[in-house]
Amino acid sequence: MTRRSNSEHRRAEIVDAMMKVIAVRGYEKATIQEIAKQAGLAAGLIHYHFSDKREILIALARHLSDYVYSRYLKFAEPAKTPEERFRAYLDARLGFGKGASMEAVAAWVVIGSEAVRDAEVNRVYQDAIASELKLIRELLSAYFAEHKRAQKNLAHLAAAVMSLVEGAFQLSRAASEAMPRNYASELAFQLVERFMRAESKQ
Amino acid sequence: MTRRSNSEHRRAEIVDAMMKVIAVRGYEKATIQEIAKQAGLAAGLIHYHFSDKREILIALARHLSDYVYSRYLKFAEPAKTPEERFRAYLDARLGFGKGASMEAVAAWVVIGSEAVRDAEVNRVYQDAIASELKLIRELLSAYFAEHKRAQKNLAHLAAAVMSLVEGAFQLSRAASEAMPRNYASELAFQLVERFMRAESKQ
Amino acid sequence: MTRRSNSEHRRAEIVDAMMKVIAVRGYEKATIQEIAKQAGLAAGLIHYHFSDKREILIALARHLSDYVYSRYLKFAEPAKTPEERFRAYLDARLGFGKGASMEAVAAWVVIGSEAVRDAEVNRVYQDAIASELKLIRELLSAYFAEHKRAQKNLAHLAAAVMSLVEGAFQLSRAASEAMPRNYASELAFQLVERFMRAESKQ
Amino acid sequence: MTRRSNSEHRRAEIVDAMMKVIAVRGYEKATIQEIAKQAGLAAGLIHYHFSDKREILIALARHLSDYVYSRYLKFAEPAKTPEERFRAYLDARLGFGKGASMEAVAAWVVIGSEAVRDAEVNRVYQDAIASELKLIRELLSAYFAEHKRAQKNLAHLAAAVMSLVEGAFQLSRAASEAMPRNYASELAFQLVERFMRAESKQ
DNA sequence: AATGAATGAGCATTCATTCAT
DNA sequence: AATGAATGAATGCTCATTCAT
Repeated sequence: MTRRSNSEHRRAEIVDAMMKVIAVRGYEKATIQEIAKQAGLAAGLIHYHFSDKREILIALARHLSDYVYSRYLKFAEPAKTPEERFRAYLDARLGFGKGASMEAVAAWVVIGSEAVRDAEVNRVYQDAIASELKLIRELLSAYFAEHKRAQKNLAHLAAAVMSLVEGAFQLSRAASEAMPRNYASELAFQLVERFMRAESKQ
Repeated sequence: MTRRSNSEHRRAEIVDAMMKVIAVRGYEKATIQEIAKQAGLAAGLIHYHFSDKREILIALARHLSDYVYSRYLKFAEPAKTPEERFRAYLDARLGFGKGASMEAVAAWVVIGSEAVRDAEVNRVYQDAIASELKLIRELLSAYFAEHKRAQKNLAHLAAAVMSLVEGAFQLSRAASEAMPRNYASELAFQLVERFMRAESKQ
Repeated sequence: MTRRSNSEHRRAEIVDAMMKVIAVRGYEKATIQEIAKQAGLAAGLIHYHFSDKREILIALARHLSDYVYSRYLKFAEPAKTPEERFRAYLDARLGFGKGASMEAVAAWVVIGSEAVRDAEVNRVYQDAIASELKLIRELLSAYFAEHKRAQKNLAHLAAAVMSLVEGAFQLSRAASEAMPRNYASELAFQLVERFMRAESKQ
Repeated sequence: MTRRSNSEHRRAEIVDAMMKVIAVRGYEKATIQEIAKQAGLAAGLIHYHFSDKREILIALARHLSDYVYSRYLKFAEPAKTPEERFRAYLDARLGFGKGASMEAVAAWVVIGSEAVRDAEVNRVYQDAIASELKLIRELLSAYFAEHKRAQKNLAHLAAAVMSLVEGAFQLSRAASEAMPRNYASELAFQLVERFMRAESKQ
């Protein structure tokens, strides 16, 4: 009574602010003050909604994990074949042009770094990677089946695709001058397609 | 004969200590105190040999860039064909078993993160990536030529290989539980080989 | 008939909550949030009923001062002689077994600490000590008269009894392992009795 | 070489500064800034010599425990009989006039409060109380023996003396207006003496 | 009266950097 | 070159108090 909780909304705002700040500053240099400023809130309020800075990062990791999956679903909606679905996945992840959030990519890289040092961030990160590996494997499996190819090595192939995706993120940020533009999605598809076609027929 | 300055030696010790510390703590939490302790030196001495913390990181970035190239040269020595040289490269970079320094890999990932925020680190990192892209392209070029294939798209293919390598580093650190073991070198080779074979003959 | 204000009741609940919290945490670490939680109220409500945290402490000091006296009255009710009344006092204060509130004792010690720093708490505390000294002196006076002893030094003797009581509180809390159990009431009585008997007859 | 450590000296200065500050402010409100100022040092230096605020308090507790014992030894030096030694103890502890440090007494009371909340402070405090109880018991034992009295109840009597001492400290601080001056040492002696004389001869 | 959010000052602690020896 | 102490700014976090509803 007498006052409605706006906590969920505030938490989302704070998580969004952290995403924007760590995309630029990294985790350690993302100060609570700056996050608060980005969110248009008083610094003290941050700790009313989150027990500490880590908790915001963890909430962000979960949020991004969800966001990335829902982005794939949106891209995959018009897809009719397994191949189109796989391409949809690669575009959702690597097609930087189409409404992609550079901030989300940058923040995800930062979360990957922190996952090394923080057990709970690690858990969220590992879960996200494991889910995504599973998704890739399923996409590959359907794609290979569509073309009647043997389904060997799909786990390793999925891992290679995953690595390519994460590496492309990292290099798009840190070595953007040295790297070519927009190579990733198309190349990744061609690599997998040719790999598939060289696989024995069933 | 007077005693020679041991500055170069000290600098190398300090750079090595920083590598070990940031591999575990990351850059921000790698304190000068801990680096000094790791190197067995007094904290105050660090700033006699380096003007600031960044400078150690930059020296480390250069050192790792050199180290990685010399490691490739060592692996490539017995290679007789372009294909063997390309495999030597992949093994030098992704064959985690063979005398590989996990600390070097971890430190390199950290340097990649810092490259986003620090212009000078960025320059060293970009240079390292550019050199390596050039190396990969040359290796691919020779490999494709050996098999008389068209040399289209080699820049993009090299970028994909580079991405896969960097992504494999990152995921080997942060998502080691979710990822399979030792997939990277072999899969990378197969992906490239099949890509090459699907390319038109010249 | 309109609903009566429940302010008095609320204030008492808050005071009781503060007693419980400071017994465990001390005054400074007794947060308004925790007091509110202990009382089952929203944090904001505390400052509706009390202007600030100090005011709750002061109300608690007064409450405990009253409580302690009423406890003595209850213990003294069956007493028929001055000696019995003095023993009733010691039991009411030092007989930890008989329905004694450890929380009240603990909170009283905390109030004593704060009395050093806060003028108003000090006034309440001094008043409470002065009242109790007066009570002890009267009890001693009657007791000595009963045995026809000179009434010299009763102020100092009362102060010694008061000190013993307060010291027993403090040590029962902070040094419970080092101190014997339940020594205080009986020893205090014996010390006073033998002191009295050694006093010259009138 | 090249620089002598002054850590021991600095630590002692910091401990002394904390004693002075908590005597006035209590533990929670004794800020590191104020302790540093009192010691004439930069705030950051405090944490070079102590890992945290608690550690200073613990060092102070140990220091005061030692200080109090050495003060007794000094007072007891001229004593020739058990009775004189016991009086020396009471004077050392309760004779506020003779070079007594009000700050030390006040700080000791504060330490007693913190002992309730902090396990390590508690250990030091309990040890100090246990040592002192042992000392009192030995003093009483010799005193009773000197007068050939039964040695019953000495543990409880020692506890009562200890309580009286600690309570006198507390009340000297918090209720100085309500309490008489300089009653404690003399009264404590008389109470014990008369208690002793009423004990049966052996 | 009551709620839950908001504010902002204050604090312990960390740490790169500087300095005296 | 080397040491260990010293400095001071920065930061996460706490918490009494205020406020809109």
